[in-house]
Amino acid sequence: MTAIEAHRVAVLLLDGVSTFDIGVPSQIFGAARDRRTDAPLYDVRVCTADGAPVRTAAGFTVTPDPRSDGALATADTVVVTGVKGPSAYLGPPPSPALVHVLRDAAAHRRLVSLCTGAFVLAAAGVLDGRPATTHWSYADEFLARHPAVRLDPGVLFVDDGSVLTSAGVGAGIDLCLHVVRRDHGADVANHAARRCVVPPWRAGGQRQYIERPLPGGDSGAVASTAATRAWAAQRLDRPLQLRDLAEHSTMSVRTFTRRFREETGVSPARWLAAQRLDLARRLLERTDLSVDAVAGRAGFGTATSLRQHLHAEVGVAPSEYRRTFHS
DNA sequence: TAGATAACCCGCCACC
DNA sequence: AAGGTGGCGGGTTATC
Repeated sequence: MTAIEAHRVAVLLLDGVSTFDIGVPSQIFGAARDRRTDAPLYDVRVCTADGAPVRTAAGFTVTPDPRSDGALATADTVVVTGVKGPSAYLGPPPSPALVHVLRDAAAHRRLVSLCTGAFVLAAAGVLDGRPATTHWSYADEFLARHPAVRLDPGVLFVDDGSVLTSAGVGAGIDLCLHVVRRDHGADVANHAARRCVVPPWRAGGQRQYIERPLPGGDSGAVASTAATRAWAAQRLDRPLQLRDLAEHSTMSVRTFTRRFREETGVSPARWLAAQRLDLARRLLERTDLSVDAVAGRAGFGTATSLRQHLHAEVGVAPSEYRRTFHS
């Protein structure tokens, strides 16, 4: 076995590309290094569909990497960046050649989209029947145009195996870190995050959820589990069962579970675990409480349980987490 | 580390 | 007729 071959990443820029998205894959994948040798683990090439320069959303022009010839067709991972403005999702559909490349990547390699890049994937038909996400403010339009896609606008990113999509801007960082983590483990991903001065803790987990950011006004219904969430957040140190939460909201367990999921995008237990982990992290960062005490305050039954959750999320033990982030 | 036990999750469906 | 509700079953996941 000779030198480790770097995983090849082709970043596709389309006309009107969001300037933020241009840098994200290069930064994150570029920061992923072998822990022993510091050798780069990814070989990132910035491409355009036809090799010609493209104009960015900000108006300046970007020339693709001269080494990018053929990279789209051969890269292990193809990243489709977001496009600002209507060109990608209202303009002409992707060329047959591009459709072929995207389908091939989805089927035999790996296909990643950032932000509105999901529109391009959908137009190429690779998202039909798959779970996916995109920038939340385009969710309605996306669903109207691509009803066969199982769009979930309430998540930061969706990992569907060989096809991965992310929500707006910052979520692209999370997705790239997630990919690094999947390929090389939490340790490498954490170091890449640190190198980029990005919080590594959003890099963990299989799927990342956020409070559903859909604009208000839909049917005027107030989130009916919000009060219970606020109530629960004040008593994380105590045991809280689904039954208790449902009781507080004066709903049956079944209805509460259903509404909670609709409103937050996560199940109650997952939400609760995330809240507890947040609290535990703050306590590790800001206090000198023992790990046992932190576990107790955050409502984890045992320190072992806290260790498991923290490890799943960030990839490190409580003591190491504290060593890194205690101020 | 492993396994018993408990809790959760969600499709299904009858019932307002 | 249509839509919300909530009990149930049992596969999945968490806990100790």
